[in-house]
Amino acid sequence: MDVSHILDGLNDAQREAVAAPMQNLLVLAGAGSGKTRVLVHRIAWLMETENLSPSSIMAVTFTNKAAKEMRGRIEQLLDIPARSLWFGTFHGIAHRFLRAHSRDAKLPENFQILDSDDQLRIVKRIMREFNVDETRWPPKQVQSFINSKKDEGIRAAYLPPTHSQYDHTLAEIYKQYEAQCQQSGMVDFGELLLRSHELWLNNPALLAHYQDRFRYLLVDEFQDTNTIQYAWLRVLAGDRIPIMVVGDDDQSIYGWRGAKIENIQQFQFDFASPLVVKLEQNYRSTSTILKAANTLIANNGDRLGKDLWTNGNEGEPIDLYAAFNEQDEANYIADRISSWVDQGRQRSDSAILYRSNAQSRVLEEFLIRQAIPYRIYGGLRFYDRQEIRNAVAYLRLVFYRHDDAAFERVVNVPTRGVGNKTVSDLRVHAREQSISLWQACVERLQLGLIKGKAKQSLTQFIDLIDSLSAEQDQISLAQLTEQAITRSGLKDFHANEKGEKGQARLENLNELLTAARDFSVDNDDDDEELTPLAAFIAQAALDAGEQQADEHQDCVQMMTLHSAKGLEFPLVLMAGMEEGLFPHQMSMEDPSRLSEERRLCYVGVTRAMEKLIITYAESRRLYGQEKFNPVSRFVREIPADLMQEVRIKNSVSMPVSFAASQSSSFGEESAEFHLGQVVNHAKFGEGTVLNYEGQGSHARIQVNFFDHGSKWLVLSYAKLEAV
DNA sequence: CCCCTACTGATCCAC
DNA sequence: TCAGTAGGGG
Repeated sequence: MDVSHILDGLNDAQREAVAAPMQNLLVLAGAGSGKTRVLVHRIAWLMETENLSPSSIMAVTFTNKAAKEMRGRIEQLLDIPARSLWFGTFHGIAHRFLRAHSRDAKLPENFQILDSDDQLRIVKRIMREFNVDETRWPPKQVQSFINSKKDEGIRAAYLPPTHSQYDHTLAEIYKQYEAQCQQSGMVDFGELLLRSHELWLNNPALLAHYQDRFRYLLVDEFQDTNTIQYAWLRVLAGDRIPIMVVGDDDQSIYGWRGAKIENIQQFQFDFASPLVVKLEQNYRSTSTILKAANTLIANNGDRLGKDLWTNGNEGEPIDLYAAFNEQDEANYIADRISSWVDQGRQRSDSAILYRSNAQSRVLEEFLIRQAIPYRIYGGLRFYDRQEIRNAVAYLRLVFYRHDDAAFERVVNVPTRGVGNKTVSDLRVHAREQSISLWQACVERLQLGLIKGKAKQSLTQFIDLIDSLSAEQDQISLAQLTEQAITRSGLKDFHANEKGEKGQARLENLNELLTAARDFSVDNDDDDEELTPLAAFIAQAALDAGEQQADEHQDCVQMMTLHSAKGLEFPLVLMAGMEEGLFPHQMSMEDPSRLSEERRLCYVGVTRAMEKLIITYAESRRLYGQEKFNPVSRFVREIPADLMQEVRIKNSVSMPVSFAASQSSSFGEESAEFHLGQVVNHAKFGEGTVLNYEGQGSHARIQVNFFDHGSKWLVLSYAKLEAV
């Protein structure tokens, strides 16, 4: 068979990785170096030269989107359906294993996946049950304690002994939480991984079966793996399945959710004699942008080391704009996008990147003012919206009525007169009898322990679920969903909600119907047969859902730096480049967290293909307070000769005091200084003039020093020099 | 049960 | 500053 087409158009490094023998392989793939391409071609290569069947290849990603994209590209390249490839997220694949071996994993056949909202409810309930002080142990913190322990692979029983009452309480809640989840057959995200990890460890025969079955493993974004994911891969691969991991230590930005950058360094020691290939040729950015990125990231120690290069041209210098405040910054950004469009470019080819979501408000305001359409990425996942979760909870009950989390969620949504008292009675009853809330409810109704409105409502509720589940086999998934949201009253509930909110929620429910209609179970060959309903419910838990529909309009893209990872744009504007904001206040002290901030900046810079614009505000209103933060150290780490400072102050958004004083310069005798000017101070170094007040010998001047922040100085003593 | 008010707290977020 | 929420009063 002719396989040359698989190697065509690849550079030497890419080709080395794609055509490597069946062995462990670490591919260090710089930004824009064709990483996905290598993964996809590698799979094609193995299938065609090593005769690997699709079902003997497993490829693991972090997001469903990435998995979907890879699958699509494989199909395109090989021109065959790639159904039987095991492509998916860590969680999705773990879920699949657990489903297939639920008994060995000590789970009920119908075990349910808890999303983080369900999880928080359970934690709260346990804490109330045990009278834990919610101010000392905030439920959210308890939840993240549990999650981080699971991510580290530590069960409650294996927590180190402690004398601290605080830690002890955490451990107790964790223990209770584990017990209750087990009792009601519920599994959270971390548990999916932990449980399937244990499944293999406890069942060597089963593990051996899969080690025979899979001939090659591939992992994308390896720098984002956490402890349990790494352990999971190690156990699965053992010394029998060769594995290829692709990642970039310089783009590791998820340490705060458990990712261990060390994993990529550790790989070479834990997996036998891997071949290491570096992809350093960049096909995305101008050499100016790459040089900036390389110099910036060189400030981090302990890298595996990589230098991006390109055959492309130098391109334009990076623009740096020092705005007076965040309004001026937003206005400038809107201006730049306007002129980009005036040059005949697409708005959708431009992106505004920022460190924190709170920054988007002002930016939006000024984009609206200039009538520039925009689209904000990120925010709430589709399946995380209240109304969607409620609808899915009904489906969950139809599928499996003993799903306590779903039961609790919607017994009284929309409100039907089932109060707190009734529900807590149900809980006690269920607990005492070790039965589900559903059973408890049925029993109490039969025993006549529920009276009045509650009785009527609960009877109707039970009947509704019963009749829906009786119908489920005769009608389509979409019809079932439709029935569930109308007959439960959810639809009317939101229709009657006042304001735009209800409207938006109705639209989302309709969107869910569309999703149900389009949903097809792409069941793979030997997978146990999941009903469409079960598969749909699993998807709702494990998939973020598609972003909003209005993708077609030509919009400026706005997102956080984190969500920009993996994307590219001809024009990139990085806003809010100030100390305290970026690097963020909470990450400035700890060197390892600061390094992560720098990597985040590196990610931002390397998103730009043609033009990069960096802005910062000398004064910024944050949490109701005026902050004067110096320009970000990251900006100063970019070689000055790659940047040009833009110093046209447009007065549109300037506060009155600035605008009024801007025309008249001020100073001792001669008109030496003006707002925005860079000055030098013997002790504090360079800074920009922010403001001034008073006259003659009393005149004071406010300067925002690059290294010392903003200070008020008496002009006659300060001995400032213009720079 | 619902609405209003007072209070809190605040990077980044996939599964 | 402001959004989201807990708790009280109607």
